[in-house]
Amino acid sequence: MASADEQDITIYDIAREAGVSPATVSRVLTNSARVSQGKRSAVERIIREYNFKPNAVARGLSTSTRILGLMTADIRNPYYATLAVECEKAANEQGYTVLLCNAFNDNALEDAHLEKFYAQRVEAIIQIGCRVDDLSSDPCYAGHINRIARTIPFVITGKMDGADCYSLRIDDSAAMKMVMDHLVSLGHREIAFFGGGKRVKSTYDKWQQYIYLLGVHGLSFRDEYIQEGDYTESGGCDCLKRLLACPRVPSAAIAVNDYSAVGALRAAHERGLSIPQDMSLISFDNTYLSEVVFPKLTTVDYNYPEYGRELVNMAIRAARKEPIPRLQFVTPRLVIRNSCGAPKRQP
Amino acid sequence: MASADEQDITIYDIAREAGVSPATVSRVLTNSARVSQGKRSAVERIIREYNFKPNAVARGLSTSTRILGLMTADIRNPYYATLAVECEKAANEQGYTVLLCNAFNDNALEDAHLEKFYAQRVEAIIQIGCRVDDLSSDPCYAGHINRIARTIPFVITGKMDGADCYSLRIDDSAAMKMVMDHLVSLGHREIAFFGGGKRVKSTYDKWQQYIYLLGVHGLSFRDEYIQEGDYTESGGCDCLKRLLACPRVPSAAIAVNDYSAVGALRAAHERGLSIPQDMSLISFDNTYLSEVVFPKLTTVDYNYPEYGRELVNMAIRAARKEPIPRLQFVTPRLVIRNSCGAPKRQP
DNA sequence: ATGAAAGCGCTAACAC
DNA sequence: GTGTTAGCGCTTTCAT
Repeated sequence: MASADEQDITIYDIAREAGVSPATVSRVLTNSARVSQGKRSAVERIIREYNFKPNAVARGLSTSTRILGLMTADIRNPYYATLAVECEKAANEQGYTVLLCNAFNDNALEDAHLEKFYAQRVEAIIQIGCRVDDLSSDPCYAGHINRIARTIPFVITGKMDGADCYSLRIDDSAAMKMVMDHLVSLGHREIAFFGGGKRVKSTYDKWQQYIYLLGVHGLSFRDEYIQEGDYTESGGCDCLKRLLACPRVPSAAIAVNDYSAVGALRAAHERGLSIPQDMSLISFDNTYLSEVVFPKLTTVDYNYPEYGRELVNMAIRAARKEPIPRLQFVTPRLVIRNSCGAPKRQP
Repeated sequence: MASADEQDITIYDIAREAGVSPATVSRVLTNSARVSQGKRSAVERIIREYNFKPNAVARGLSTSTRILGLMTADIRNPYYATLAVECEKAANEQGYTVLLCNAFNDNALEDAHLEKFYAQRVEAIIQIGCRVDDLSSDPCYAGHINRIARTIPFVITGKMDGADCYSLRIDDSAAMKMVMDHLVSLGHREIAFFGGGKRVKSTYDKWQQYIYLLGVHGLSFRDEYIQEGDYTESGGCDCLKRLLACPRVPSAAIAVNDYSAVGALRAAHERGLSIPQDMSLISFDNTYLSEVVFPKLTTVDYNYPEYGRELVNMAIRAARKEPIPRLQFVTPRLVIRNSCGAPKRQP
């Protein structure tokens, strides 16, 4: 009886069944032109009866695919996962589908994915992390991007000198200022910054601001208070250990991301140090990790839903060739939890 | 000079430039038929010169899309992220692209994604988690799957009664046996199991096996040693607290997943309990969480690379209509870290 | 071995 | 308003 959606029904079948032309079916499908009420409802009835779904591939061939390419460094990293999910939701809301790929820090793979995006005729490419986050842009890569960007708009979360793309990024200086202000207001004067590398633009910006604010608050800069890491848990663990070996151990430490902070927590635990009693710890990103550890981390949040939505908006609008600003910022905000306190009275 | 890949070059352009017919270009592209060495290299030269990439959408219309639909419950969950990443890698190796969607426990959304997969003409659908993991299959949903599965093969990690799909799942009973054997060999006789719900098939299977093994080892079953949870960190935290309130506190606890175990760790910490000195803790999944917490968790691993690869293999082979077994299992293995020890001598 | 031509399912001019 | 028709870019018979 009734609905027996056989193998691949097309608009031709629907048209015949409804006694109209394929064009009319297409019109009701896309709502692109006025169709008489009678024919419209006839078509709609048949469509429902057969549970017909238009072939997106065919539609993609004749017009646009409504697919967005999304490339992250590694979706297993909660930061990327959180943002990617928000992008997916926002895209879905606007009738777009997201094609997700991971670069895994592999340039060749990143290139291959880009080509695939192009082959699939995605309407825009959103890149979160990956090479676009490097401080010094690879000119060769910029060229590559440009070649593709001529056809497909690029929106990135980092920067890429010489590449023709849109950028929506975190205001890292503002984020660092929030963190420093918080720590200083708590009474800290020995503040360390660890876990990242200065070749990464967002880290570089934080580092610059850190140095600057040290001066503003009249705190002295100590070389050993900056410990570079690789953004991983174990990297953060090592950093804190090195910090603990300083002649004058800092009273507060700023982790470049939650991962590093979690590692620092482990180091503290191993050394019998209590956080925040013996040392304050603060970090960036506010991934779910910061709520899962003990103590819960005070950290900077980026409003992921809004961040993702705006990324997708820019992508879609760029795809439609609407004019949009080349560079925009997302404003961070501080989430205060339990990893910071007043410094211990120095002995 | 040279390569100036203008707007959308097609095989016609390549053909003209190489002095052959479009069909010949297609032949070298797909390697589908013999082409004389001379023409082949001419075509290849022009392709390289223009940096030509065939339009995957057009190819998808005329033949197959080489796209796999992958639906997970929530990619932010490290378990799904890990498995999804392995699927992506495996698919890429075989020249397939993965379209990823998240169901977020929203049935309507899950249905919408399925329709989208169908509209995009994915060649097969891999479903990890979602409704296919429920113990009692929603017959209505099974019908829905069947309607789609008539055209597109389904491979799932759970079970779906009455639905025509392939299943590759974890041998949960074997996994639980490893865990119980380990704990018993350490000397534990008061063993709890917490964090999950019995409506979820994989948890139900574990629970059954738990009860069974209690008998095998001559341990008595206690109702209060089973604490249901929701697979989250805070759920696990609550479970352990309830366990600690038992008249006879268990000497070991089995968490249904890493999240729950991490929550239990927090509860233990809050209550001043040391793991594994005061209680042993063991879990399932071996996500990166188990290495990031303190102490690192002893947990069951599923060999994700192999799991993902096999899922993709099944999907692709099913799409090609090759005969494959309806149901297969992945074999778990125990990863011993630092969260288990011998029970404390009872006072 | 190679070219001509039909077709995949849809959209969008273009007529009427 | 609505139908006819010509693509979109590729693959694949079918001839030759």
